[in-house]
Amino acid sequence: MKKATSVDVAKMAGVSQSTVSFVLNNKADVTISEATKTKVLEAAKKLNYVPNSFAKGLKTNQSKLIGLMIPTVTNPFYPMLTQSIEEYAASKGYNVLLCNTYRRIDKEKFYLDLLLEKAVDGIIYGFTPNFNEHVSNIARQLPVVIVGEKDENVKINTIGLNSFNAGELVSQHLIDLGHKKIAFISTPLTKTSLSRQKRLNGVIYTMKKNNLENNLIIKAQTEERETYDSTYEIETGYDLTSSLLAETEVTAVIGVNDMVAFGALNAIIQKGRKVPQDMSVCGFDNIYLSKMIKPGITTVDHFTSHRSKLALDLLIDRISGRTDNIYRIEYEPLLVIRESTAKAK
Amino acid sequence: MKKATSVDVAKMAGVSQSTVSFVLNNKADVTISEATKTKVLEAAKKLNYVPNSFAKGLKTNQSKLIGLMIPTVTNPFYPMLTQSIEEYAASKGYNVLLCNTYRRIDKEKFYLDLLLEKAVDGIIYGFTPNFNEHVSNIARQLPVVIVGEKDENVKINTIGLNSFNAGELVSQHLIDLGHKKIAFISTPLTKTSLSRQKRLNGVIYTMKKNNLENNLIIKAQTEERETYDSTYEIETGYDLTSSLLAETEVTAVIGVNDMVAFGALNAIIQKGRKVPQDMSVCGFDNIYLSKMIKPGITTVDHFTSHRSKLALDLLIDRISGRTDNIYRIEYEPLLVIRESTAKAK
DNA sequence: TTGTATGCGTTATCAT
DNA sequence: ATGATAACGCATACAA
Repeated sequence: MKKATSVDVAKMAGVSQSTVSFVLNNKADVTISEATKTKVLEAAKKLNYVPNSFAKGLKTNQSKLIGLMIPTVTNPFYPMLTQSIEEYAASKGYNVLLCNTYRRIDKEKFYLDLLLEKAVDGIIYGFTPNFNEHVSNIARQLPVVIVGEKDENVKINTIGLNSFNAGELVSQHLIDLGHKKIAFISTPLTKTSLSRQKRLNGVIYTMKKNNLENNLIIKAQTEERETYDSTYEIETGYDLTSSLLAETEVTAVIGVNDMVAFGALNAIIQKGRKVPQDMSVCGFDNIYLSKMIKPGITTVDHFTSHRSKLALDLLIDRISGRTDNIYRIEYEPLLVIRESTAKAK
Repeated sequence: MKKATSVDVAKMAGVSQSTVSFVLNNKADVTISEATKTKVLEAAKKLNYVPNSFAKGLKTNQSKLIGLMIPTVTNPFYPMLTQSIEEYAASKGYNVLLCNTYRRIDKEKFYLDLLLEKAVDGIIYGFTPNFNEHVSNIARQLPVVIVGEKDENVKINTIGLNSFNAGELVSQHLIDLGHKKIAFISTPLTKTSLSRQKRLNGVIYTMKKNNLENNLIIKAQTEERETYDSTYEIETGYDLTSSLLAETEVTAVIGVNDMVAFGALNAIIQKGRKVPQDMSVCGFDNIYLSKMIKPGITTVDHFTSHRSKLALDLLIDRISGRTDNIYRIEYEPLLVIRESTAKAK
């Protein structure tokens, strides 16, 4: 049983092929009698007719496909984002092509080209692009929206995440609790991750503001790992915190994200200290883990799912030509206080 | 700057459009002089030529797109699977359309139809299909491969996961450690999740074999949740274990997967008992959490990433018509012993 | 070794 | 209210 075409439907319904097209697309400017409409619809159903997307695309230049670029879906922050975008996209007839770039510029280029070949209608970035040149070029021919930290240099729609403020929130919270000696633990702070840098900048700024600039210890991994699994960030948090504890005394640890904070928490408990009694820990992102482990980790929420949907709305508006504006939207981050932070002793 | 077509390339290179096609597709049966090859390639590069996938598909009937059906990417088991498939697919020029079905049959149908519209070349299921009728129909016109529990009734390629054996492994391990009174904690055991049932069946079989059939307590959620986030399974484990502890004495708890086991672990510790000294806990799947939390959870590994790649190989073989066989491959599960299980006291 | 011509299955314009 | 017809951009059989 081969796939039926609109010609087959036309034959069965005893009408012309163009009539079939009119009926199936509900063309407003063409009027079709109810009788033929029913005939066509019935024939289409009987034949299990599915329009050929290639032929359709050739005429309309729309694929109803969007590309989603993320570092890796194994990092629990991205499934939240991925799922909200995918689900919302599906409700609008779009499918999502998932691309795990590992934050590697060569992979990023590879995927951008692959998406171009597949004629996606638009691209959503779940993080700040690393290959600015290429992305900017592509953004000129194709709608692109970024869900993440804004980079002033890139003229692309951004649904922002104010990481600097987030850094401020967390560190001020600790300072308010009486903490003076604080460590910031992070995966690599290279330029490939803007939000990590900005979180740290927010922390540094706040420490300075409170005259504690000499009491901040920064420990960061130096190299991005080549292959990802979910353990990389936890291990980073664990390892760096372990060596930190061997060297210095601090009363609070800030992980660059919840995964790193989770690793830090493990390291602290491993050394026989109690959280939050002996030491406070906090992270960023408000992933499910920060809520579900004991003690729950104080963190910052970014309204990821809201921002993701907003990004898709914006993307579709641009795809359908309803807007040309390049603008930025920024949500204010929200501090979520849990059991892992308490008064410094 | 509009997108260049092969005609544009032909003009610039001073050759015919078909020559361009021959060169760009490296047709083996056609011989082209080096000189024209270079001319064409240069023109293509200069014009930033990207073949129109619609026109190409219209001729070749291939989209280089594959659909991936999973329950939800927010459950940490699926990102592992998703990433290995996506990465491997990309290396072969395929993009993956991600579909989160939430194990709901209406969503499953919706996505299957959407994938058909998008003319995917094949579909990979990351779980046992629920809508057997529809899937079986589609499998007749389109390659479909399942990575998951085999269902004897469905004639579809399956890269198996022997959940019965996995259930045996875990329960025999506990029995070997001297545990007699054991609880099995699970999300819903409805027919929409074959692997859950089979895991339990393996456990029941083993208990019987050891004359402990009356010492097994089964506690399962009754309703699948409508909307998913990662907390559902953890909460299920936590809640069911809490009420279990209030009712009966057991020395070991088996979670239907690592997430449920994690919740169970939290509940046990919450009650002031120690794992594994007072009680043993184990799960299934070997997700990163089972390794990273303290104590590490004894679990069963299913070689997900291997099986995923195998599934894609098989799918591509079928897409390219290299094989028509419907067969099953089954990996034996592997028990991974960690700190959460110990001798019964 | 290369060019010409055709058709894939739609959408949409123009007739009728 | 409907039908005939012309693209869309490519792959490929056939000619030269």
